[in-house]
Amino acid sequence: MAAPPYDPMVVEPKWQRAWEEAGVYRARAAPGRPKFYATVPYPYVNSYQHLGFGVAFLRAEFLARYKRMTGHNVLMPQAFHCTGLPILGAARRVAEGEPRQLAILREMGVPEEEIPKFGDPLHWIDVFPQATMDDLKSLGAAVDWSRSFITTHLNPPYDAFVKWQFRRLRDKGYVEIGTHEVIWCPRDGAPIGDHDRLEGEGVQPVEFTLLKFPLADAFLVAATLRPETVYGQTNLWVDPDVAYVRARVDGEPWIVNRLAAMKLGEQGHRVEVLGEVRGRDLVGRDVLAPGVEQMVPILPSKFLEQNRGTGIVTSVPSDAPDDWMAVQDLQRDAAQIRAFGLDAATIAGIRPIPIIRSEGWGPLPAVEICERMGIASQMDREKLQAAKEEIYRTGYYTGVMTEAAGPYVGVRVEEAKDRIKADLIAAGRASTMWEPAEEVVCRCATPAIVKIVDNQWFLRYGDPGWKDVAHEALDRMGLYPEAVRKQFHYTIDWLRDWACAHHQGLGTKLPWDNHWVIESLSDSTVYMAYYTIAHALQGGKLRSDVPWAQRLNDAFFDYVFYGKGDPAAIAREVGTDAATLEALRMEFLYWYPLDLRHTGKDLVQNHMTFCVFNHIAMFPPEHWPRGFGVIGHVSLGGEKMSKSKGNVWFIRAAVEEWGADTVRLMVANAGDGLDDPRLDLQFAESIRDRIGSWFAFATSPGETTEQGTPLDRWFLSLLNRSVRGARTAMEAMEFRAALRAGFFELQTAWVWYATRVPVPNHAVRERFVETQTLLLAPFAPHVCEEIWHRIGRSGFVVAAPYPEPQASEIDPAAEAAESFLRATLADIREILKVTRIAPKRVTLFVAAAWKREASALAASLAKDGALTMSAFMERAMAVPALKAHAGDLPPFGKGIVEDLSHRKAEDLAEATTHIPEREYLEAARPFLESEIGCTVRVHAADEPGVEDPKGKARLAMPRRPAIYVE
RNA sequence: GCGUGGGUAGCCAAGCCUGGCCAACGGCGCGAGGUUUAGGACCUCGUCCCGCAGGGGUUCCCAGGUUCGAAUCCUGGCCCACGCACCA
Repeated sequence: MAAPPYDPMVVEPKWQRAWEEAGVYRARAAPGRPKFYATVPYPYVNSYQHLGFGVAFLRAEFLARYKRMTGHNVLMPQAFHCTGLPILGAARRVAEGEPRQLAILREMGVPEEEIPKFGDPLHWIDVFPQATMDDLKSLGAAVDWSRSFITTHLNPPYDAFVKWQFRRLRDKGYVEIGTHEVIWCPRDGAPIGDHDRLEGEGVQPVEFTLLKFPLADAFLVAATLRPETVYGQTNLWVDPDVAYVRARVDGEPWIVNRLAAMKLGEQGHRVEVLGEVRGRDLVGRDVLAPGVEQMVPILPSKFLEQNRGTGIVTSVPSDAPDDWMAVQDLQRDAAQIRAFGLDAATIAGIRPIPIIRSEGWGPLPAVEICERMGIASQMDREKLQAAKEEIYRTGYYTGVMTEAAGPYVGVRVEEAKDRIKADLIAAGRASTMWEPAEEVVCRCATPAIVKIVDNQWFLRYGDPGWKDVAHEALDRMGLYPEAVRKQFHYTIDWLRDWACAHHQGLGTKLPWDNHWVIESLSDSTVYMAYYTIAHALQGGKLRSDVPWAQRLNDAFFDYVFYGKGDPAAIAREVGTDAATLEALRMEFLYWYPLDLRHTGKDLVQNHMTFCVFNHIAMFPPEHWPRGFGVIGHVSLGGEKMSKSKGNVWFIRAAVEEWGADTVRLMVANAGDGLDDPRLDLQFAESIRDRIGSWFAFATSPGETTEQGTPLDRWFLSLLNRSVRGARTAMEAMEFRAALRAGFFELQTAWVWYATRVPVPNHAVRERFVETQTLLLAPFAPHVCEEIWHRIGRSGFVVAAPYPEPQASEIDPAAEAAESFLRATLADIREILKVTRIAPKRVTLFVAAAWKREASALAASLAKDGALTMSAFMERAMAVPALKAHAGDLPPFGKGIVEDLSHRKAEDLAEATTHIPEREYLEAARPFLESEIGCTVRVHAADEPGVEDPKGKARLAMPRRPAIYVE
């Protein structure tokens, strides 16, 4: 009677079709009915989606499915994010035939002949949103696809929505124009996005401090990233062979190199180049060094980077290995000293000045590390670079300024750096200049510089008033897990103004300035509101072709989201009818606010927090989000899943290999909270098999009886505990716990029941199958649906009511009795193990009546909180049946008082539940005998005439029968 | 450095908020037995140390402390992971 094995590859698509045809997940407003609205941030669609997104998605979906089963009208939509730079860059790289980009496509399984098409960014947008949709469907996603869409101008109604959003934000003063530093190509005259760089992907601008050294008629200007080291300056370096320029910068005469003069001009300074001055002519003169306030000599060096800074560098041999080496090289080079006419005694007298004390370092870290690494001269560029980094890292975090730093003595480097810089600037002794943090080269092969643009638009997240409300909004939200709350509050405080528009990239143009495109973290903050009306605007297409939805204006959104204006007039303007508008308004009011938004923890510090900020800016408090859920980084086989690590697992590959239900269960089991969820392939294997056997069990009749069994109440009690545990865990989004309570524990209970009972009761088995199927349905909807129909239930299991725990069926007495039996069995086994006796017969002695009576007395005293040894003895001696055992009473009482006096009330009730020990053991005799493999006898310890050669019977305690093994 | 989370038996991982039913749930791995088998899967028992009677000993990163009692509370220390942005 072998049932056909369960085949997910056949069953899963079948139900996916059935659900879609029946529109089970299609959600429309139903005023009066409780609703639940869950979303996951739309994924960026430059690839097939991997399980990182899958995990974030499924966790939200598990809860959404659970809510559907607990009577909610559930909305879970899913859109696709196309805004930004990566698709453009990738398409361009394909068009140019870049091997790495082509390899990425091949690895995704794109056929060779399809690859050229990906040279067009629009092709990516044709392929990946659709593919993601297919992948999610194959996972069994419970999504209302009628509300799906893509972002950017390619989808006009969404484009109009974002424009509306930005106009409103600007009206309310949340958008502001300011200056901003960008990586810039001087030849193209344009910013260089990541995808336009030959070198330097991800590199950001950094700010140098420019130190001004007064020299007769001008300032020599040196650039440094370490302004706190000004107190250790011993000299200045120039390259004797470089022609520097004299320039008027903001009215001051400066000497810098030619490139620096150009850069300063791009950074908001007025620069006029007046003439040249050779480095050689500067060497040997003395200048006043800011900070140390001493005259220091200008000395020659051949290793000054002329593409960075000003080509002039100050020398701090105590903390800069380069400088220490250069000083020593010069000190050893008498010819050089003569050639430049330098004063030998001055050169020889240069000594590093200790200025920073840091952990694990002596007073002169540069000297120390050069010795340790065996660096011999300034020619040793590679080692010097490593040395510099090592010193800087520890110095920055742990360093403290010494007495040499005058007013800054005792200040931590991290803080001194900014203070010294600011003070020098305030005193007119310094200025600033931006450079890319590392070398950046434009596609046109030109090295990049930093330009300060003065018309950058910002969202004012740095605004204290806005932050205050954001904190407030957050405090009203439910967070899963609660532990992320601090992280969110911290992020709100830490956030500064955000450059919300770019020169390039796909997206929506800034409505009041179409040179700018709204960047991708800014066009995605309140679109959950758009979902509520998207079904009408999109017409079922990712790129809307609904005629009237191509012409949406602000009045339309003002009405739908704010209820402002006259629907009839607006409808006329837009080209639809008032009823449609009113219906959309109703959808919005019904679904909003959002109940849950769920994502990986990496979005906490940007997207999720932006979402809060923008909601409070755009909507009244009743429409602010109600709940956020966060999960850690997914790892597979102990390694983080990320594209850079190369261990991505695409959803499609996972489903193909394991089937949707197994993947879903693997995700549910991967772990909750902020810990990184781990996808465990061993678990996948075992759960796949368990699904198969569960299916076989559930769909086969099995041998049952109409007769009640002694274990029925026990099993139903545990079943209800499972239900209760599963519900609690589901509500808390603790899916691993839910799976345990709702599946593993229930299964274990059944196995015990089936072992204890010769033939299971029919109704109990049916109850088990039905309950188990329902509890499992949010995780493994396909197999559950198949079972549901095979056992003759109607409707879809995915929309059936989730089981309710029946308090009346929870039976502590039945549980206590069975625990007693199991403990007894464990004791017998323990004895057999220790004694290594092959048992011929086991005799169990249940405690004598007086002991049971005494322990009941103790229990009742304990319940009143009055259990002490003396109280117990006093009361016991008043009972004739106990007084008769006056001699045995004290030692017995001592143990029992000890045990009961510290218990909590609820535990006490359980520990003192009456168990008919003798009858229970007697009834379980056949079971015990088959477990132990010999005959078992049950007696009472005070039963006369029972043979007890070892005198075991008197050891019997209530709940702890004496055991005699032969 | 700042912020957050965490360190539990061979591994993964509950418990910690609300101290005592905790030698500490569960899973994997490992060992023994059963059943079936081509392989596998499944079931039962065991898996810190000692113990020929259900017991004892020593444990929950380290060191102190509070308490009749601590994996759980407090103090200090060590270690690990993630984030530190204008980018999806």
